[in-house]
Amino acid sequence: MSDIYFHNTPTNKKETFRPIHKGKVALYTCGPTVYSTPHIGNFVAYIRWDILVRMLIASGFEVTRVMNITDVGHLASDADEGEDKMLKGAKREGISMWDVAQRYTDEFMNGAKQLNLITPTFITKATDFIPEQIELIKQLEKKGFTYSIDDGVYFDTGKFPHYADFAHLDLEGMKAGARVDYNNEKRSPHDFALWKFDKKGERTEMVWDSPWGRGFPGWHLECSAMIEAKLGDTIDIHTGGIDHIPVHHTNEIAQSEAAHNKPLAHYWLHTAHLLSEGTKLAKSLGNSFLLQDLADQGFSALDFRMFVSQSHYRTESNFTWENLAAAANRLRNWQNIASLRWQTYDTLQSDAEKSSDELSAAMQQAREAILLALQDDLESPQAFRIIDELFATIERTPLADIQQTSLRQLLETIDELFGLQLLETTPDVSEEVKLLIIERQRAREAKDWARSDKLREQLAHQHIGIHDTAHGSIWYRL
RNA sequence: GGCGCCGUGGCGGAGUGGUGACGCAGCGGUCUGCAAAACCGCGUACACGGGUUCGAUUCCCGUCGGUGCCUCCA
Repeated sequence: MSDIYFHNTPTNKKETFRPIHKGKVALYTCGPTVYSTPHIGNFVAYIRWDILVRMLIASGFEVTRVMNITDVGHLASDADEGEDKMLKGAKREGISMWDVAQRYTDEFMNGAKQLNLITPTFITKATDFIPEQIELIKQLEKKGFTYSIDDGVYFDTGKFPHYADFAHLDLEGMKAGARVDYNNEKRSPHDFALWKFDKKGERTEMVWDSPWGRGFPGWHLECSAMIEAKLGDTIDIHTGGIDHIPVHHTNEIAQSEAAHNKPLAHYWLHTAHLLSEGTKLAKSLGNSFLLQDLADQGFSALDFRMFVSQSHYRTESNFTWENLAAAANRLRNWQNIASLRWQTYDTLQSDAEKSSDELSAAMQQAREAILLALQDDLESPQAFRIIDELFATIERTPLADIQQTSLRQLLETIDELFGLQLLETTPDVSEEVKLLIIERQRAREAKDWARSDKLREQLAHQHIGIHDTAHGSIWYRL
């Protein structure tokens, strides 16, 4: 098996992947915060990590993957102010915080299904791991990494010398230009809450008892606790959005490594954000579209998946309707190739014949090359180039010279790695349609053009297009 | 204010110190009874200025522009 390479955030270099246990990968993906309907930008990361998982599986790894659901309500800002997002959602919709979490967890999972994302081995809710989170704080307290102030228990970043290393932070510079007023009881503006007190006793739900007082866990704690609980002290790969680097993952590392004295993860992969119409997605700009908005414009979730997959995960890409339409067309062209498998046969029987078939050999070679491209830091654009070039060759090959099994296997590989459901979305045509095609063929042979055209029209009504070649007619879906 | 990332043809999007990946769109033509989402062909692209070099889109410096994080937002 060939090596796998990842661009590792802490070293900012491409490194050879070496799993902790041979043939196995422990992977953690920072999941969604469930207080509103996920927009297309949110889903980008999960599409990218889905390709990561598919590549690892195709490379022969047994992947154990955990993704969290952040369902604990947190305050809207680091300063002890702002309204809790879950609480706000609950008030807005007149339901409980638990119902808010459930509603948007369901919406996320529904979107994930539409996008054909592989379900992680474990999907863990922060609220299901409160005792583990409390236990982790106890460990940190025992080692002297915590202190309590008026509104909560904090992690003392001054006690963790490597705090700035991961994100290459300039702590002094950040302090000087900070946009936020920090709680000045904190020893350092970078210190973060491990446990927040419900000071005024106003929280009636999502509040728990702890040795330090009634309240709820800090914002970064859940990931550390769930990784420890489900995957162990050190994992192979940790993924997240680029925004997680300076705060969330920096704090996660501080907590976990202070508690365990071991590296939290060997490889950190971060995906760039999606821009929409040239700028950051924001509700106020009206550009944070939902999958439903795409559907309203006639685009499927798979069209969006295609759009995302054709760029590299560390490149910032720009969503526009025009770009989405281009991706949708590309997917349509791929589906037309996939439809060809119903119109071809295996004419070569012996292995010798098969291996001497140039196109079959090219398809076999492409299957390997596509995987190789993904093994090189998820170079999906390169993989797509290989696919496009091969598809172009297939298109100009007479149907009779395309081996059905070779084509089907190629499509299977592409589906396995990219989840575009080329096979599922291109079923065979009905017997009725097949008869119409044969009838039209006969009409053409009899030079009965009026009848032939009428049949073509009839087929178009059934969303079937026809392409006549010197070697016969090819159908495709309209 | 600090720390980043990025600027490639109409739109996306790779890549490279020295013959313009790939996709979408467009144009011209071909095949065809007609058609086609079929085939063939078509683009003087690498923000600007300077430097290094025989030679830079590719390396270095600067400028301008865009964008991100520092507010759990992927």
